[in-house]
Amino acid sequence: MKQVPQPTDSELEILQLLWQNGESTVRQINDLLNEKREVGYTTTLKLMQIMLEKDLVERNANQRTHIYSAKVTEGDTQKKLLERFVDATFRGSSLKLVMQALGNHDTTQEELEEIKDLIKQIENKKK
Amino acid sequence: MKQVPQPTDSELEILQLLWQNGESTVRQINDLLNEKREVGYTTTLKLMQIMLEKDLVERNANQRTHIYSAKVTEGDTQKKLLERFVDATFRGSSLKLVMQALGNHDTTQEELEEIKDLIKQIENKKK
DNA sequence: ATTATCTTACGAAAGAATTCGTAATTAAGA
DNA sequence: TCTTAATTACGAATTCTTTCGTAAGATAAT
Repeated sequence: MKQVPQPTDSELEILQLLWQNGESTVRQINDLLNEKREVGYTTTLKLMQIMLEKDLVERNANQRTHIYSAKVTEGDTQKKLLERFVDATFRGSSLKLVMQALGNHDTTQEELEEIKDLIKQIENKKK
Repeated sequence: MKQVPQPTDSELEILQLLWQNGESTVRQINDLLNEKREVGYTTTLKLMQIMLEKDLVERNANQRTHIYSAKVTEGDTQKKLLERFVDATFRGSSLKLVMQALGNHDTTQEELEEIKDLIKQIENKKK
């Protein structure tokens, strides 16, 4: 069971689109990317081929036009990336990260409620 | 007022050491880095020279052995890096990030209290 | 059928980040 | 003084990521 390498920035961008839209062709992904910035078609193609080798995506190659889908889940990927980020940026302190995240942007009351609920859940599990 | 570029991974590693230990020589930083992995002295030196050009650090060059210190604060840097990370990994949702961070690792009761306090503060400000 | 368009595969260029080798200078030690 | 060790400066090699050009094959259009 070989563990999956973490995606690079460009790869993550493509994964996001696959997570949001489900299985897609290179053309579809490339079109979506081009809504934000100009990206050549073969650039996107190449990236997705690399992601295939890395096992980040899989594809159905029955048709001439291959259909790609994410092979890693959004949650797993976020979890791993978050871990690395906390280590590098907050020296491993998730607390600092959370405080910084809550402090910075304006959190809505609904969001605060969600967080309070989660905290309650965690506290209950402790007992 | 030129805005400071974000540090790369290696640069961030050095900044962390400067934030923790205060002003330091290249030798001191390099020794600390080598506690974790092997890094050549000139590699560290070069990085710190690049960071000087980027205005991430400053140095006192009165003595032959220069003394470096961080020119950017830990909080500012964390804030900016966090913003980019949330955008790329959580599509801009700080809430998802916080939930993931709280859910993943085992948060202590003290930490939960701190977070609850912060939430109360935010809620009070809203009124 | 012939031409034009689309898709894949793939190597390689371009760019960015990291690592290192070497030379020059200064300080320290014998 | 003479040699050894430490430090800086700097270019270049290396490695990783991203971008692109080209060729070949498949499909679609005329």
